[in-house]
Amino acid sequence: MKGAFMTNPLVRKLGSFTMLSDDDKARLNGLSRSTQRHKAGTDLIAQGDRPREVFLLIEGWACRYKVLPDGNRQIMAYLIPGDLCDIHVFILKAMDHAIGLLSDARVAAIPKRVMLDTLREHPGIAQALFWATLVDEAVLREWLVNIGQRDAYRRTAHLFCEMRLRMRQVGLTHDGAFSLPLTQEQLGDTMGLTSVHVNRTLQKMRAEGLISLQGGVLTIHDPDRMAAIAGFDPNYLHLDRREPLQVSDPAAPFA
Amino acid sequence: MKGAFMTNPLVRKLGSFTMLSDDDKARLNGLSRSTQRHKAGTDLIAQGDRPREVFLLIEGWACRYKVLPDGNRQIMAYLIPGDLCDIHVFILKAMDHAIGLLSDARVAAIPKRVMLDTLREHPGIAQALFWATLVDEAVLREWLVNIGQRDAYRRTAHLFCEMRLRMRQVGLTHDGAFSLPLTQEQLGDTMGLTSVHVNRTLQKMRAEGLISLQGGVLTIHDPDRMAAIAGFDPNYLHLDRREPLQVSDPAAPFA
DNA sequence: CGATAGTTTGATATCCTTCAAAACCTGTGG
DNA sequence: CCACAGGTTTTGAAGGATATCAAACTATCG
Repeated sequence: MKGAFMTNPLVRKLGSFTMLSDDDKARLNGLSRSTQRHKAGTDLIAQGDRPREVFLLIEGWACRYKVLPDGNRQIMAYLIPGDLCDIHVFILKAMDHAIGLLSDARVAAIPKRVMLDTLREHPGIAQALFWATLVDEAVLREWLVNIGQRDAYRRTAHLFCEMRLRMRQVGLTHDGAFSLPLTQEQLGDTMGLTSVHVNRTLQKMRAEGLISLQGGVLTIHDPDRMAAIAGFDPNYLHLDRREPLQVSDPAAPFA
Repeated sequence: MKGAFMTNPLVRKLGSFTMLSDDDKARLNGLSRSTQRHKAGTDLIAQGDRPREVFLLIEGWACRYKVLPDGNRQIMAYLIPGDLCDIHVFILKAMDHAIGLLSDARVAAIPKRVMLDTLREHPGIAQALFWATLVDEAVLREWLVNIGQRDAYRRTAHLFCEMRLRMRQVGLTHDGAFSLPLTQEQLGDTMGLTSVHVNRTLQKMRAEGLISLQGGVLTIHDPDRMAAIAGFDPNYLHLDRREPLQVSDPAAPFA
């Protein structure tokens, strides 16, 4: 039973942040009971929307993105299984960006009310989810560093290092390989590069025996060397498991 | 009395997000009672720290930044008067970045306990602060778009547009001019550019009569033209004032 | 008034983009 | 099972934006 819970990527992810009770885990599992399938390329949430529910990614990849007037696109975050789209979206008037699917995906839509009840009744979950949003922010900051300071080669290396750890956190790596269902164009939109340049960068990595990338599966042959190239310090992912926090008001994520 | 409160940048800022009661305002004012002065160039919080207090900027500019192994620096956010450094810092084990002063500054240090009490006793403040952190995140996303997709000229224009509105929000603009106490080097570290290239970009803007920038004071002569150049859409700053939200559990910022 | 930090300038190198076409997949319908 | 269509990857040649390096110039401040 406990083992079954661990197949749920959300349980897996939050469990790596904090100690979840069996009760918490059962509830999280309940949240992902009814799921919908969506096709790659569709939007889960469009810019300007005021969503009435939170989406939990079960299978597949999604992204936050923005399209500029000139048609340029910037991807600002990847969402992978176990990631929740915008717990806090209830507060702001309208989405200032869109969330789109990078691959076919399976998604659970969690109504606002259910989400709020869960947070109230399960302080452990609230705690873990708040932790998760802080990590999302840290990741965003690191992406800024990545685009701002690293050249294409190290930039790509850094992204790959990050995604390997994030996929591993939810149990989706197999012998150092994991699914990376992205076109070179999408990689370019992520890193502020042209698809042409992404292509040449990937080729260089392949030529150096660093990676294999085919059919949407990435293998990093020597993660240590890759990390050295990227100057990758996993610190910002805050993956270190912590003991449960004793909080005066557990419902208050500011605590 | 009410007028006096409005000289406090924090009151001003939060008041532009939500309706604050006089009681809320008094409390916010109380938070900034005792202040310390710090010199430009010093760190308020170093990477790896686990701060025991929250800092409120009263006067001057600060920034979040990271230094890479090769010595490159990336500035990830500016903090201006009325901004709080890391309400949520209590949760994570250690800071994954530093907060440093870009100018001489006056700062109020708010102990963790005081902060938590304030949030509990003043739901309106908790609400507004949560809103503010969401806006900080939106700003961060927009910086990513800026660095990822715009060339140096538009990138600079966009940053200037943003800072004008943020400074205006806390009442620190005078006839379209505002303090911008940054060296060209620091601007470069912000936008992923060389100080040399920042210099040439600024010169171009000056030559075109777009700006004056001297002695740390920036004047944008034609904000509309500047916005057009940048493709600036202020939406992400979520500056539209909202009516107070009725929340079931006001202490829960997820609501 | 000298010291120090910041700005400006010029010349050159590099990374990355642009454009355009060819090669390669992958799935679909005949 | 083949052929074709559309998207994706790959390749080449050339141009542009930005970096690098080094030096001169200019504020500012004790």
